[in-house]
Amino acid sequence: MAASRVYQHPDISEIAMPRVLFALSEPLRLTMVRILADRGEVDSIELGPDLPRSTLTHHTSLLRESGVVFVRAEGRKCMIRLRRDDLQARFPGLIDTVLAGYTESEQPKEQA
Amino acid sequence: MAASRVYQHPDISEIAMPRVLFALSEPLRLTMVRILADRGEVDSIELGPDLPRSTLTHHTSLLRESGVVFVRAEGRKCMIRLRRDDLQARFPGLIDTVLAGYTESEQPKEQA
DNA sequence: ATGATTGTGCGACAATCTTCGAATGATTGG
DNA sequence: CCAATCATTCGAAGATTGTCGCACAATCAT
Repeated sequence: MAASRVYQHPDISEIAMPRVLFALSEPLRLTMVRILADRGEVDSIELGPDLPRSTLTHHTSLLRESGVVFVRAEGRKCMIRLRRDDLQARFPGLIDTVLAGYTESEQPKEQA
Repeated sequence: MAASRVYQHPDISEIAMPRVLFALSEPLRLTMVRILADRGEVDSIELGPDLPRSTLTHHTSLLRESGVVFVRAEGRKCMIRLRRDDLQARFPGLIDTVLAGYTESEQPKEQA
């Protein structure tokens, strides 16, 4: 019954701006963060139902290691949530500003 | 006397969040943006006096193409300034928040 | 005009990143 | 215990990125 899978998370003070920005600079990950902001804690599968599992693990790990999300094992599932309070404490306003400025429908078209 | 070098800049509406975040995710470029925020318009050389010129051009071009900076030729020099108002209009609060959260001295130490 | 100075483009190289299949490990249900 | 299910790790392939030397164009001082 013990949760075997354990995840390492950076402490608040270890969260680095360039790393967070890089994590958020990928459209796929940014979309994941948007989903997390809208739905709270979700099963990892909700972040990319159509993605190969290894790809999903890659992106969630990167988000976790950069300090953007918190991950915990629940049975076989993997529950993920945004570290909103921690990010707000470390970089006030950043996440809110990024999310406010990014909606997929609002994206500029591809330059022809 | 005509300015021969002409630089292309994205329109405000074409500035994309992932691209801006990527531009800012590089410590070197982030430092450049900080200098620009502090000093206003500067000669490009001020952004990296010790860098090879081609490297400097690479980063300033990336910042320009992502919509972060405005570049103009002045004689042989290259003057660069932050597109602060444009960025503020497109993504309110983003630049201020990023700059407020990033000072080189405040960076987390390298993981040993 | 000549020579010095500055930025840019090109090409190469190494490093990093993204994607994903296959194998492995962990957990649940029967 | 056994099989099914889910996440993770590993490895590889392709794409992107960062760095930089070199040649070239543009500009300025003399």
